[in-house]
Order: sequence, then C-alpha cells, then structure tokens
Amino acid sequence: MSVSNVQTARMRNPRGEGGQLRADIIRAARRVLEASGREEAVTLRGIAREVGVTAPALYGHFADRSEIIEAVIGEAFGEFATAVTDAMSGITDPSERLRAGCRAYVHFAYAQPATYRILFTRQQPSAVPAVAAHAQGLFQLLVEVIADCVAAGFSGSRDPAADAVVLWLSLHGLAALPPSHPRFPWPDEAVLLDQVLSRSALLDVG
Amino acid sequence: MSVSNVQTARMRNPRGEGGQLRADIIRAARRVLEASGREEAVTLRGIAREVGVTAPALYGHFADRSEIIEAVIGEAFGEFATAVTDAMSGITDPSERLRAGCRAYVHFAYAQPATYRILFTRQQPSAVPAVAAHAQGLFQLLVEVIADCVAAGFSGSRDPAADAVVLWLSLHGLAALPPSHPRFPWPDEAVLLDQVLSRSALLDVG
DNA sequence: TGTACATCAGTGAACGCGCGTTCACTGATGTAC
DNA sequence: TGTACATCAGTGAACGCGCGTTCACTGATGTAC
Repeated sequence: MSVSNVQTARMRNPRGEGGQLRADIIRAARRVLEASGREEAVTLRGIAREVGVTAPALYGHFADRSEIIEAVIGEAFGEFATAVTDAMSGITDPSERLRAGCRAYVHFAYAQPATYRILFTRQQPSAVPAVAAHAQGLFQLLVEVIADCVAAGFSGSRDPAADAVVLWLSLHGLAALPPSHPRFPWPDEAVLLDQVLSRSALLDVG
Repeated sequence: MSVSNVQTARMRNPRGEGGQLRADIIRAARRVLEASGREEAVTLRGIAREVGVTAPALYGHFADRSEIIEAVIGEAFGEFATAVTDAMSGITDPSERLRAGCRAYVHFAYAQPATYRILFTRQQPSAVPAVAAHAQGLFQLLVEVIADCVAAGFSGSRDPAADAVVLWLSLHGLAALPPSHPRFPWPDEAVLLDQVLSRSALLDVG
C-alpha cells in the first residue's frame, strides 16, 4: 500500500520526540506527491498510510490538510533554493556559475516534476509566504550573476534585471514543457540550455 | 449554484436533437474548469448541475468522466489553434505575422488560464491524440513563419526549427508564469513579448 | 525503592459529504395501421 | 381521423467508496513523593 514499499511497522516515538512525526509527515507527503504527480492526490489519509500511522495522528502537528500542503511547499522551495545556490557556490567564472545555477534549476524540475509544478504553476503560489521570499531571493541572485557576466565581458546584456526576467521565462519553459510533452522531439537538454542562455542572457557560449 | 448564474429551467430537447446536450456538456465543463481553475474540480455531477440536468443524463453521450475531460481538451485545443491561426491570417509582413501569432498564444493563456494549463502542463497531454496533432501543426507553423522572417531579412536565425523550440519555451514561460505569480513585478506584457521575440527568434524589433 | 499520577503519542470508531456509476422507470413525441 | 405502440431524452433512487475531521479512549513512559 505504501508508496515507497519499504514500510515496516512503525515504532511509537519516545516521549518528547513526537516532533519527529512532523518531519516524517512532510517527507511522506512529498513522496505521495511525486508518486501521484498531482497535488489533489495528496490526501491526509494517504499521507497517514505512507507514514504508517492513523489519520487522526496528523492532527497533533497540523491543524488541517492545507497546513500540511503549505509545509510541503515551504520545505520543497527551501530545498530547491539550496540546490541552485549549492550548485553555484565555489564557481568563480561568472558564466560557469550562471550555467551551473540554471542547470540545477532544470535538473530539480526533471527529478521532481510534481514538486516543481506545485512550486511554480499553482494558481497563486506566492500566496504561501515562504515561496514569495525564496523566489525573490533567487531572482536577485539571477540578476547579480548576469551582471557579473557583463562585468567580466561574457554577456552583452544592457539590462540584467530585464534579461533575468526573460531568462526565467525560458528556464521555466525548459523545466516544464518537456516532462509534459514527452513525445515531442526535444533537442538534447544541454544544447537547449546553452541556446537559452546565449539568447536570453546574451551569454557567449564557448 | 450554477457557475454562470444564468441557469433557467432547462427544456428537454426535442426528439432527434438529443445530440445538442453533448455540446452543452462540453461547454458547461469548460465553464466549470475556468471557474474552479482545477481539472480535479470538474466533476461529473458539477457539470450536470451546470448544464441543468441530472448526472446520469451525461452517460447518454459519454462513457465516463474521463471521456468528457478528453472532449474538453480536444475542443479547447481546436479553439486555441484557431485563435492563433486566425490572428496570423491576412498579415503579409512575416515579422508582424509572427508577432500576432505569439500575441494570440499568450492572450489565450491569460483569458483562459486553467484551459491553457490543461492543454500544456498536464502530466502527459500528448496522450490525447487531438492534442498531439494540433500541437505538431502549430509548431510547424511557428517554424515556417520564422523561416519567412529570415527570408525577408527580419531575423538572423540560422536554424528556424531550433529557434522555434527556444521561442516556444519562452512563450510558455510568458503564458504560464505571470498568472501564477501575480505579485512579481512583471514588465509590461507587450514589452516582454518583444524581448522574447528579439531574443528567441532573433527578430529585429522596430 | 515502590507506587500513584500526569503526560503524551498515538488509536479506533464514527460522522457527514460529494463523488462516479448503475438501474429501473417515466412521460412526451413521432409513427404505423 | 383515431389509437396503439415504439422511441428516446431524460429522471430519481440507490450503491459503495474515500475523503477530512471529531471524539473518547489507551497504554507506555517519565516524575513526585
């Protein structure tokens, strides 16, 4: 019944460590989300089954189902932001830093398509406060690295903020379209990313 | 109760015109889809309420709920393709023809965001045969009009097919991201479209 | 060291709800004689 | 022209299901005396 199929009889948490269940719930919800691909399929009872606990137990940590979904979104966006910034950290060449960040963006979307969808194509994702803040920070990072590329002579951008918007549009297309249209004859992903970077960010591609 | 709020007592169709109900069902389903914003909220019972008929009546025209959803997708994609091709027809300047088609693409997405989403960001939309065919045709049209722009000296593209892919990625971003992120400070839509066209299609923007 | 008690992480049964789908039916309308 | 009948577009009641949520409870573990 469990999504992960490694469900063993769950041991009751020792006293004082009931908070452990909270983290287990969020992790289980994310597994259910990716296994089903649809936010609506992430039911409170389904999460409880995946955790190995009865449904009412979840109410010890969340007021209702929507609070669990919001926690999932918050945690997933944090992980997404970390994936992107980690990929960029330590790379001094600004054009390579930009490329690494964009690659991490797209790879996250391919590895966890349903999670990417819940983060970026919900009706109003920025209604979740954590999303608005994280998104703002990531966008600023994008603007700065494009500006770095300009300063280093790798990009012909005359308006890094405007070009960051255009780049984000293309990145989102690259992240979202191929998983939804697997029968379309997509070019190689790395080639596509280089084309997007050279066009949207006016980056010289070596 | 009805989404459109103009529901009057429905008159039974005269004999031989029961087929009228089929079209009513699809239209009602599309209203429910846009009103709720979510495919999962388009329930068979909800559609029946919107039509003004009991739920079992729908089984006279569709085998089950999923068949209604597929009919909605098929009809919506036809309407989308018509909107784009109509916008382009009669325009001789190829760069204006390209711009008009892209504008129609994006406007459709803004006017009917849930419908656009169901057409392009479903798990596997191209599993619906009508979608695969229509999408293929529209993409070919995009390649051709970019080639026309090159021939007329308006575009520096060296590979219209490859650039059509990049343009589609950006168009999708432009169509999908702003409705999902209304708090982001988006530039003016027309400006954004011109930037996308000049970058992705290497179009000279006047 | 032993025992009464409080705490706490859950359980188990139950609720009302909307869903998709089935089934037997109804009642108006056209058609055959 | 009148009447019996077939057709057909629906209706109304019912089903089993999974859902979110509530409630009273249980039983293990730590704590106070």
